[in-house]
Amino acid sequence: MSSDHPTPLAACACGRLRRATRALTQLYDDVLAPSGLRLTQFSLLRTLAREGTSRMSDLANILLLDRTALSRNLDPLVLRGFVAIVPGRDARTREVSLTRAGEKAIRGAEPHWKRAQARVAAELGTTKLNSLIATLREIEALHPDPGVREGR
Amino acid sequence: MSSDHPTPLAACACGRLRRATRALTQLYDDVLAPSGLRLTQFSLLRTLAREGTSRMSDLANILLLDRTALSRNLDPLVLRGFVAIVPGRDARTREVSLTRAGEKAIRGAEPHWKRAQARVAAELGTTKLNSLIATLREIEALHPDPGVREGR
DNA sequence: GCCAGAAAGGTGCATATACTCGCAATTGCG
DNA sequence: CGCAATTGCGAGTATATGCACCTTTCTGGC
Repeated sequence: MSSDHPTPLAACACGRLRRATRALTQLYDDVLAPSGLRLTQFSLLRTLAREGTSRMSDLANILLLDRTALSRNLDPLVLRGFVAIVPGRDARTREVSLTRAGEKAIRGAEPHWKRAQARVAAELGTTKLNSLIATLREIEALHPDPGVREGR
Repeated sequence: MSSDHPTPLAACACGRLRRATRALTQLYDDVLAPSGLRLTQFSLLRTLAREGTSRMSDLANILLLDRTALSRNLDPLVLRGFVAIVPGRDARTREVSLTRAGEKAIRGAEPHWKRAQARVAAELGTTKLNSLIATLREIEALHPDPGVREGR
């Protein structure tokens, strides 16, 4: 069936990736639902926990996320008191930090998240999952540095 | 370095996938820019070309995309005349079809898209790309059927 | 010390995505 | 046939994402 694929170019790599992302996000969101967090929010909080208080743009770079998108993704988390944003020393910057409530939210969501992770690991097997992660890392490396795009 | 990963559970599979998707979408959107189409739009048109005129919900199922999201994704394409939506025989349904202009738009964007595909293939290598696609297919299979979620 | 340019963010706008609720057409059963 | 349940969509709302443009602040020459 798939033996007549000399090149994989018939399938759009990006379309495939996006479709799979929709599917997986759905799964995680479903499993995380009881925690009141979406995957993106949980992910954001977790990154913040790992990185510690960070400037807006730094966080955006780590997440390969547009600066302004990050800003808006933080909104509901700030509203719910999971995240605090204060001006940095350099008055141009904003420091994003995790609050106690934010840490608590992570702890509350973690068991659900682990269930989702386990389900995926069980479905794909550790080997495939590991090589997937590795490949995704390579894909992330293709991210064009903003500012390089127009600057040529 | 990665030898101390007994389980890959330290990394969130979904977060990784989403981050990589942002990166890759950016790459494709950049390359597709001269065509005036975004990757999502190109992808949608292409799927429509492959499937032929389809009902809204069928198309959404194929794309693993929420019905209402598809509807809104079609809006700009309808506005630009690339896609036409007409009522089906069953008056509840809507038939989505590709117009001549839509076919032309695909042809115009295809060379750019191929460049993006080639770039990814060159970067990852055919083997990894193929196994990525295969794994993504498995992930897509995890998509929870809407209506099964609440119905239990 | 002053100003030109760089750097960090925000706002407005457009698209992408999903859920809830509600309406209209259809279908199935008595 | 008549109506209840089902089905296919749309609209409203909320989040996710990125771009263009603007404001504020900082930095480097001079």
